[in-house]
Amino acid sequence: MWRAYLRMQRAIEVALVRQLGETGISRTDFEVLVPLSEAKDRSLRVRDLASWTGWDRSRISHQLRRMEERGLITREDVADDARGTMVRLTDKGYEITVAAAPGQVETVRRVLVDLLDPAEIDQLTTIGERVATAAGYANLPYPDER
Amino acid sequence: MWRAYLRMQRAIEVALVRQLGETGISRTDFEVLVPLSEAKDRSLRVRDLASWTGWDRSRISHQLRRMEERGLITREDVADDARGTMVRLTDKGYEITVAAAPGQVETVRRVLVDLLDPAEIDQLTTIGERVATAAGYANLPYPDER
DNA sequence: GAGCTTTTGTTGACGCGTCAGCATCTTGGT
DNA sequence: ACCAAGATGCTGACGCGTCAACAAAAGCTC
Repeated sequence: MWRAYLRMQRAIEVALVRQLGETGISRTDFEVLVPLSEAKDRSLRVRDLASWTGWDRSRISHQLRRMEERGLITREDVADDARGTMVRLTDKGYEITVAAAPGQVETVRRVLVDLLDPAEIDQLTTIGERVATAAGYANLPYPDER
Repeated sequence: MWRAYLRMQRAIEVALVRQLGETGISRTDFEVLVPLSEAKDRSLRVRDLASWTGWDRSRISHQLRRMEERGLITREDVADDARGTMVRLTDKGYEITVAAAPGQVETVRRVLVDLLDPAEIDQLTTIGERVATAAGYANLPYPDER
């Protein structure tokens, strides 16, 4: 089972990366772009991006610096908290995101969901939630749900 | 299901890394050390290590350089093929490996296997193999099995 | 065997991720 | 008001992983 799990994991990861190949963004970029594209004003505080992605502040900061250099996002000060930084998606960043998103969803469907029958989808959901919960991973990586 | 899968994957990865924390080696090191520790003379060609791990030659080479600097392995020429390089586990490398291995196995058991009943283990195996196979990942990441 | 192709392994450059440390600001207790 | 404690974000250093390029040796074809 462990071997099967490892191969499945690698297969899915490779498929997702490959699909993103020609879009000009990486899987890591995508993790930041998606919450931004869905957020009000296409902008979020760095803090919220961190809890959304589950990354630490340092990683977020480095990632944002690189994305800012590429013109995907901008950074501005937060009005009511002088410590904070607002991250805003540029038009370019937004366009790239909406262009890339369907492909990622389609890939998950193609390499995973479509291969499973409804019972198996339930099984994988059950297993995944139990394993994550037992390890202390709450059901909610998203800010709104905390 | 997708969210559950992602959280499970992260939970397992974090648990494996954490368990390795005090052993002085990384999860990546471990992937190289295990096949070496099981191989005849505790040595393998770089080529075979590459197919075992599924990495490309460049990554293997960088990894081996760093592991050699830390005294975990040594490199020698291959007798019958002047292009090849034999990688040999040092005593230090072997001791670290056998010291760390049980903990990794135990972790997989604790965070995954022990949480599932026999039917679920079969389910995850079935799903994993189907997904990996459909994506073109043969059933065999190991040299002997190719 | 000359000449081309393939295999094998290494290297340098560069982006990524983690860690430790830092500066700044806010909050809570007194 | 003050001061310690916490929150927020950034940076530099360093190890890791990928990519392109390279060198050397086998293998293959004629």
